[in-house]
Amino acid sequence: MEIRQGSRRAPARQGRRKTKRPARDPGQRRIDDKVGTDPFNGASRADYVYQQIRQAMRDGRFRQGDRVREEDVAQSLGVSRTPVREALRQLQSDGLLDVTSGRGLGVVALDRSQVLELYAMRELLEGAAARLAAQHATPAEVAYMEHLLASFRRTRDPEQQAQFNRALHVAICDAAHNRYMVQSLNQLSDALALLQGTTFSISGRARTADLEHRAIVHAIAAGNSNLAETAARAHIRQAQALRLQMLPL
Amino acid sequence: MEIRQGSRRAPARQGRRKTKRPARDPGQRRIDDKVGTDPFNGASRADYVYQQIRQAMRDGRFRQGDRVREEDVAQSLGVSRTPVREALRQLQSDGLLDVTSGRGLGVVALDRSQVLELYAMRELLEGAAARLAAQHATPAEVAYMEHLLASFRRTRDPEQQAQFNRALHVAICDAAHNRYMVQSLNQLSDALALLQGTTFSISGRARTADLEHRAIVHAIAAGNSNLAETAARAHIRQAQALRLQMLPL
DNA sequence: CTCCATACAATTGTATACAATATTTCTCGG
DNA sequence: CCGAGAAATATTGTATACAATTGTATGGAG
Repeated sequence: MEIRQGSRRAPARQGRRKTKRPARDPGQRRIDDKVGTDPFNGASRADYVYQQIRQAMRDGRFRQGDRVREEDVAQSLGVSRTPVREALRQLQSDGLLDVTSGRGLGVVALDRSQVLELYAMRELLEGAAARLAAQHATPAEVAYMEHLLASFRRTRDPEQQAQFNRALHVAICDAAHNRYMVQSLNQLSDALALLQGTTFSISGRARTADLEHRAIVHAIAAGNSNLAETAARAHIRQAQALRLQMLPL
Repeated sequence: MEIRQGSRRAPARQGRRKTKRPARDPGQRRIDDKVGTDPFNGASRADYVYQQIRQAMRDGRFRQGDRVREEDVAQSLGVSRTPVREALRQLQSDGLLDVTSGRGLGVVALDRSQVLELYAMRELLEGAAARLAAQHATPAEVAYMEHLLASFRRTRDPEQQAQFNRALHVAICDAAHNRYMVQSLNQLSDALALLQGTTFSISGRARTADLEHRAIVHAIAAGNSNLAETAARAHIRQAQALRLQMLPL
């Protein structure tokens, strides 16, 4: 039991959520049922479901246009439909799911025009983020960006490159120190994750992307905001051009 | 010191068995049967709750920092907790609610730095929207903007002015023809709605805002994207300056 | 053979019951 | 009177049952 100090109201003690909620009746099946272990890692089931589905989308286990049925998700994750519905609604609000033909939800399918709009926004926001980062980034943040650059250069696997790439973009965005910027870019990022594959599988892309990244980080490190923005926008335009080539049809 | 009226034993839900769903005979369905039967206007209860809460926030019936309890909302809107929870989760994902001390949700309270970040993003996005609108707006869209300008000029009530103002900004954003832009700006707009009052209550603001609006729309009509962006950014900066003066403390 | 109506099945929407936990209140020994 | 623990309470989290709606197959009339 926690010690409650005097008259102060308990401060946000929200982290430990230790849900051993199930109170399983003997009828419930969960094979790896170790006592006291929390399969949901401390989060609510709804949060868990939400994360799992996003992960599945990123991994390509859910693809564009796939139907998503509540009961299926519930069963495959071992929870009831209630938290699934909550997660689904959130995903819907994120723009990752939508109502397909009157009944039921499906993973959003991006058409060409949406991809164009997505990249237009991304160019705008990443450009602005780089500009702000050039003004506000701390030395530690710049150092981290450089670390990511190095990691990127060190790997050859397109998947991993994509991951370092994402981390770098997040780092730049964070360095802008504007939480609404972070939120908006995350949203775009999620939507783009619906597109299969990565542009780094295109021969030579990793190399040019690295050069572009270095230009951006260099400008940020130098505090040159105009250059940072220009470089970031150019980088996104390159990515867009390649992505469009990769689109089917 | 809060006096809890309900200090009697557990609320003990008595069978609120009144299923609001009419339970019709399967064979008797008529088309116009819905009129009058459905207090939710065709939407799901969750959607209804979502809209109602947003409206309440815009109207100032929910203020920053207010606690939001599921049961209260459910009762006051005449639905069960299930759809309320779904709506609440969506609002949470929109950034309008957040988890307050450990338990329960509350309306997000914006501090000064958040307001600054909000306006920084807004300047960026509204500027970009105006630029895009200058490139892509159809004549009908421009005509609608001009109609809104006229309506704005015709009214004296700050609340109504704020509404026309809002409509105009939405119109410009729509004319950018980018759904992610719309989504992001809506989000900012919702967050800003948490601030009480309107800058139009400041003497003379309606007049200057009108001039600024006209400059923006004029630039859009003329297809001058640079000017449109500049004018829009200047307009937001003005609004920001006034808003900051209105903030408490 | 096509078209419409109807029955049926699949799936979502909502309410409620219940479990778990955070917070408040209460009690009691210093 | 104060603080620590314990009971009470308030409130959220989850599961489940059932209602309603929509998609789909089937069968009959033209």
